[in-house]
Amino acid sequence: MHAAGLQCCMVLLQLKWERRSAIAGPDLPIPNAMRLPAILADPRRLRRVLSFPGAAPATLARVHAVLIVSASHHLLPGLATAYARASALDAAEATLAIPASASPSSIAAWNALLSAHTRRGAPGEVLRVFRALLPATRPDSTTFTLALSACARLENLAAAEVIRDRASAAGYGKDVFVCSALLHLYSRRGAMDDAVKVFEGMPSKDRVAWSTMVSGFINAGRPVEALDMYRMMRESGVEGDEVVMVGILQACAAIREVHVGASVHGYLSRHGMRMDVVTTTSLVDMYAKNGRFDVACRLFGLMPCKNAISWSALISGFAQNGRADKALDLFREMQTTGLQPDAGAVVSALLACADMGLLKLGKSIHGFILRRLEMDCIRGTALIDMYSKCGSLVSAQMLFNRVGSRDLVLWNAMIACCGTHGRGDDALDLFHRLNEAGVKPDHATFASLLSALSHCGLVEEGKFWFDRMINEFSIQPSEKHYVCIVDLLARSGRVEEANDLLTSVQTEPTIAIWVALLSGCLNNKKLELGESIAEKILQLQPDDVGVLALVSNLYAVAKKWDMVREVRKLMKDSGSKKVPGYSLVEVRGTRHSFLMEDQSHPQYQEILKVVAKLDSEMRKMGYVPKTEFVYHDLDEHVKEQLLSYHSERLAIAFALLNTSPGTRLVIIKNLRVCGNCHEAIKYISKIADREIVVRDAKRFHHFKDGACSCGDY
DNA sequence: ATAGGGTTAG
Repeated sequence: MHAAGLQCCMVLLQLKWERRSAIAGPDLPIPNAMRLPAILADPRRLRRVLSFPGAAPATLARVHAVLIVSASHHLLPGLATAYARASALDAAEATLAIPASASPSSIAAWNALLSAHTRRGAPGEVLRVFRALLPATRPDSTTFTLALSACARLENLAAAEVIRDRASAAGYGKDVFVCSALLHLYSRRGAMDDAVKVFEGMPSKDRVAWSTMVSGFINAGRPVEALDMYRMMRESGVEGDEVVMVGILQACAAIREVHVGASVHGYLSRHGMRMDVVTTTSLVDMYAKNGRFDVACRLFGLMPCKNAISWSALISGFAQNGRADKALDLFREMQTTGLQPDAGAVVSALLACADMGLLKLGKSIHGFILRRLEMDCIRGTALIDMYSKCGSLVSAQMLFNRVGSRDLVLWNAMIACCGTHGRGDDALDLFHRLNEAGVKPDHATFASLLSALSHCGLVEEGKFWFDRMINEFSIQPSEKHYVCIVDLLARSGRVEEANDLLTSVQTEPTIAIWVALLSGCLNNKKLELGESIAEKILQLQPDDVGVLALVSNLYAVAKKWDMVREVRKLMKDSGSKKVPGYSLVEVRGTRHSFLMEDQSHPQYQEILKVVAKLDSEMRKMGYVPKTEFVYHDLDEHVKEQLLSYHSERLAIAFALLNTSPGTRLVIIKNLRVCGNCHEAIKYISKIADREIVVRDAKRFHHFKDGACSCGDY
């Protein structure tokens, strides 16, 4: 007994020293006097020891010894709580596990332990401890809430249901905290119907419950309902805070509601809300996704501390809005600040590489992912897409075969890749493998598959799978699918059949669907039907130059020169929507861009010479320029010259000047390659002994030895 | 003494 008293004195001294050294620093000498009275008989003082904040585990171990020796079991839960606060979780659990410490009040100690495991990010431990406490004591609201929150993190629905039923039985079925944890669990799994059921059953809904519903709808890809939730929250008299606002900003980013987003921005400022990294990043993201780069960049520049996610948000904004150049500039700048790009930044950079055909940079990012991050479905899909769009079908296939687990989006990307590279049979093969793997195809799978089949002339297969998509897979065809099936039929000359299909459908065809049909009419010289389709397209008032060009070409072939003039005028007037045709080529790791008749390039004179030399050699081999679509009122010689100055021809000539024979050239064009250039490049591939890959707005054309592997033009 | 928030692929 005397020994224990001595221990206790030492403990108190130790505690005082710990507190003083926390203030004064570690150099404080340890006091050696132990003249304090024995406190063993005074439970209040012992309690004070236990509630001492910041006590070291070693000190608590000495208290522990005292409690055991003095048989003060009623103080064991308090000791366990102190252990848990001091991060000595094993000791806390061991203390609680002995039967002597079981008491109705011990639940607070168990909760402290669960809470410590939660803070450490160990939800599995939370569940294990929860199961261990059950025989010892009755869980309360805090216990159930922590356990359910752990289930949400583990996405363990089965465990959650057991806990939910126990909570109900214990009378916590309507508890705000318990219900909020349940809401979070359901919304994480995308089970919003279940979440709504719980939410509607809640007698009182606080801000957290509402905001859980808001972010639940966001995560489920239902931004409109998220905004509805917010509206209802305000109507019920609950004020929003910054967490709710982050959800609203995500909704605004998703549905391009920049005005609502800006008003949220104003609301945050007016109410003096904390503009932390998360809130500001959401604002930057919302503005950038909506193309308001000025505001996004200003806010970003003003951020006192930015993390990888803030950078990623801005980079992705640029990458997704056709500003690949700026996205890559920022990607580089991010690295100079010493931040390692995270998954988000890397994927956005890959998107930008794909956009501009920057294979070298894309490959180096692939290396970075393998070295510093790890491969997952999202990264893998972005890489496959990058390789595909940079013309490397083989690299895309190799990567696809190496990825360990494949989700639907990854399969879809690979099927689309085969399609754009003219491999309809491979796309079909992948589709079968996908089904065998037990993955359920969706609308995007069928869109890619049908498009692949259509470009390879696999008409019967296309029709077969279009029907099965509707009848066996219960997927209602969307505009995209109609475009594919019409294109499939019309491309192979079955324009009447395609037209009949459209008349049998209740919904009114869109411009894109008519365009597929018209393009088939033009290629197969079905001018009568073509003119009626052209009329329908003009009635829909298209403002896309490509569409108008197609209509104009149809009229040109039909020799309806009045209509040609009229449509040309429309093309001129469509003004702002006009995107100039350009081609990009990567030569020795640097990209070069060319516009039609572009004279700004330093090597322009040499390029012209190459173009002219190629032209004359091609003619000797039998090439005849097709000038039927060019303005009818121009001189024939000028028409031919206009054709040879198309941007893809300039880009190829430039690449020939700067590479040696046998090199593979990849040209990226933003619009469709015209039929004439397509023909000309076949000849060029033979004359220059180059494999030439051209990616246009739709797909790839592989030219080699005077032939094109996508011979459906 | 417990519940809710930001970027990324087809």
